[in-house]
Amino acid sequence: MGSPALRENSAPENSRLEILQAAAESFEQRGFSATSIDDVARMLGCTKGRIYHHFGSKADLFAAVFRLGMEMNFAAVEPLTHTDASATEKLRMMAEEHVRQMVTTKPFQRVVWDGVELLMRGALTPEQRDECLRLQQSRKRYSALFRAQMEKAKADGTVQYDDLSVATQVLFTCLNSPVFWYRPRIADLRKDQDAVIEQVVRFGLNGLGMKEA
Amino acid sequence: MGSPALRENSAPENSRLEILQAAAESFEQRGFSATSIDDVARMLGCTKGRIYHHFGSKADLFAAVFRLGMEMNFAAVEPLTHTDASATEKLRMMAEEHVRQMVTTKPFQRVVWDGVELLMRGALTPEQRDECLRLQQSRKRYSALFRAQMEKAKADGTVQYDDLSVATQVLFTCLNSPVFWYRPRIADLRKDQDAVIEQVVRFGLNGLGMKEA
DNA sequence: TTGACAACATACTCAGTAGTATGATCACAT
DNA sequence: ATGTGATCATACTACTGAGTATGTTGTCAA
Repeated sequence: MGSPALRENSAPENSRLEILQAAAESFEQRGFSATSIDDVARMLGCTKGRIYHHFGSKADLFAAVFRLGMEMNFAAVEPLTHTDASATEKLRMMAEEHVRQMVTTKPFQRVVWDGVELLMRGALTPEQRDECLRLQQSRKRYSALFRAQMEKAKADGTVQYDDLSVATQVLFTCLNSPVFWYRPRIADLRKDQDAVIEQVVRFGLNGLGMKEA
Repeated sequence: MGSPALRENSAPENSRLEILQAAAESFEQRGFSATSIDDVARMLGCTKGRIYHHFGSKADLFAAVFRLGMEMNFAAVEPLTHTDASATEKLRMMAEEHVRQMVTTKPFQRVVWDGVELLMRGALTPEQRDECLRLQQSRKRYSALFRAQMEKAKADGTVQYDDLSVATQVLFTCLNSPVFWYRPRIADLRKDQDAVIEQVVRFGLNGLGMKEA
């Protein structure tokens, strides 16, 4: 009773999340190297001390934002792969949820896009290097979720593509594109998001040669 | 005679181009802020003196790379708009040439992608600001070339999309995608490029709802 | 009460980098 | 031959920004 597990999401964890949020927005706006730790601190109205208390380095902070972004993607998409819909329907639902993530958690998803290549170049400690490899792996696992349904759908004859690797790259670039150009309208937020999501998904699935629903 | 105009592309201009080439590759690999002028100089086997002799600042160098990239795009695509093909056919040809630019001049096109937003944030002199606005304008003029054919093709009923702005953004993101993931194979270079170009173009046009040729 | 530790703020160090000032070399015109 | 300007290299300055060392405050357990 009164064990530490009961207040798992209290002040310290909230402080971490607040930092991650601010860091995501900073990285989104200025990119990794153009963002200074002081920038993030200023956005929070605090000093570097707070950030370096929770994160070991700038690269660690970036990696944490990346990891959280990927976790949100998995949480939204992975359950859909366990339903008993057709591969085509799964692909459509997965694409829709993926794009929804792009517009609802855009700062984090932009960091995921900028991604690991950025972290890989430059001097890294062995532990940081291992962490980067794990993050790369998680992204590969994520895209593999889509790849699997794409192959099944192709076998079913509902989509056509030549090279699977190229098709995956183009499809993801297409579905991810809102992280670059989407700006939420003040009014009609949900309706605006849904409209964008539907157009992007349609474009992507049409790109794969899928017939309209 | 022997006027200066006769030797327009002699040593000094070649030196400039050599710098632009190296700068493009550096910016492509590490991004704008992570690239130092010394990096570019090192790649050329020279020192900063040479670079600052030809370009006033790091931002000027970046802008020059951007400008050259856009010029190559216009040179490849703009002539096609003057042919007397159908809007659909024009769109196909323009997309093909555009993607060809992405794979053949990738470093420059990556800089064009990173683009002007990057330059706009941060302190700029009034002249630099004007130059940035001009570059933004040139990119808008370029996308307008495609937009025009998209509208005609929609009127012809050969493509379908809801919002023109969204469709343009997604289409361009799709056609530009090779700047992120394309890596030339050593052997069969031309054949490899053509295959990628064809798949990307097909994806993009299918995304617009265009029927297969 | 007190000691211990979490959660920061403050005040530094130090390496890297944009930009400059100046010197060296060479071509070329007069 | 000589001055002149273009084309660089060398040697600086000034500043930003990552990371650290240390001080301060609150909290909580014994």
